[in-house]
Amino acid sequence: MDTKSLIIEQATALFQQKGYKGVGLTEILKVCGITKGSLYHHFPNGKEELLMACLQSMEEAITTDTEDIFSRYQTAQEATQALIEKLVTDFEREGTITGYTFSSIVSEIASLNDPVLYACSSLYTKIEEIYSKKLVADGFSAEAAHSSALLLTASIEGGIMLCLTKKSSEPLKTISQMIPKILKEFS
Amino acid sequence: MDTKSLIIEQATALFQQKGYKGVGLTEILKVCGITKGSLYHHFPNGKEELLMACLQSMEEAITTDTEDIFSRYQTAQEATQALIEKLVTDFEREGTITGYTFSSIVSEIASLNDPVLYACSSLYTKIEEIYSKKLVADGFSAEAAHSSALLLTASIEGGIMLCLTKKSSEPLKTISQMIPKILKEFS
DNA sequence: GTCTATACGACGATAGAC
DNA sequence: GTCTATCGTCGTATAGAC
Repeated sequence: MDTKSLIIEQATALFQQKGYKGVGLTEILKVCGITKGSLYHHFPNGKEELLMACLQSMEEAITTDTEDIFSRYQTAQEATQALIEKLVTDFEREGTITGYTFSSIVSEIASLNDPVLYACSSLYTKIEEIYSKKLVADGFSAEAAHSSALLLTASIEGGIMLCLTKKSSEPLKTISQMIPKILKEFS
Repeated sequence: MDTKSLIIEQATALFQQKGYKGVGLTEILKVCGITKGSLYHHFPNGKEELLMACLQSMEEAITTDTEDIFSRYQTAQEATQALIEKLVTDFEREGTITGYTFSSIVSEIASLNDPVLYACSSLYTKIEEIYSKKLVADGFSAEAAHSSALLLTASIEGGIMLCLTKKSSEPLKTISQMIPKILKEFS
């Protein structure tokens, strides 16, 4: 793989685990086995340009993976539960969750600039749209689909934080069991 | 107010907005109008000791406020919706949410030490217990109360992140509208 | 209890050799 | 395209005067 892609890949994982401020360039260089000269050749505007590239990479990865899962299951409920199951498996194997989440970056909101914030915002919206689209296909009204998609997004992101904090996969598992209830239409 | 309490109060707000790594001691000193000598007198072990004090302060504040709200409403549903309404009001007035959340600290998980992680974990558990207790009083089984409390905690924490990222109070408002659905017993 | 002065390492970033 | 060397700033922390 080319150096630029390697940097983006490694930096993305580190940013997801420790946040933007929490990762120094030195740490990124170390895991990549390169030096500053190389990094600044590929990202002349430094760390912030690298972050934007990582966010774009996350957007592609998350969108692709999620759409892939959603295309393999008939209903939004099954797809969402499969998605959570994947998160749980990853967490139990690696002790951390690197795909599907970027809360560590978003959480530093007060120190982030607008382009970064906008990228995060549009990524959340994109995820919600995938849920929403499937829910409409399931027969939900546009409004109900929107609300449910938002709740799913929020509870999964919150569930990931609970799992990481408690060092247990139980929160996400419990949330998965609650999905049918969340997605049951009002009678 | 005494200096130590002032430092804790100001530092807590800053940590909640920017995360632990995102806030420098200099910034804390500035908003407090003090100097290093004073800070290190009150917190001889430096920034980490201050963080632990802030977490304890958050635990007291969040527990007190939440229990206060929950004592003023008959059902968990009403209480939770009132709590979210308060978050929304705060957010619309100040453009940020400083109480009720500590996701910015939790998000840096990979760089935090165990005592900090344990403090965060026990705080989440405490919040869940307040919800859970009220739900049991509402007639929920212990298991259903536990699951619902966890979902409420996760979706509110996730909802706060969505609001901050999108610079809109709509996510929390939508989640509030979904609460009745979440708390409806299986038939 | 609060101040000033200072140590020293880590940070992001740049210049120039190869 | 990658390296080494170096800069200036900011980070946390300490020592000692008042």
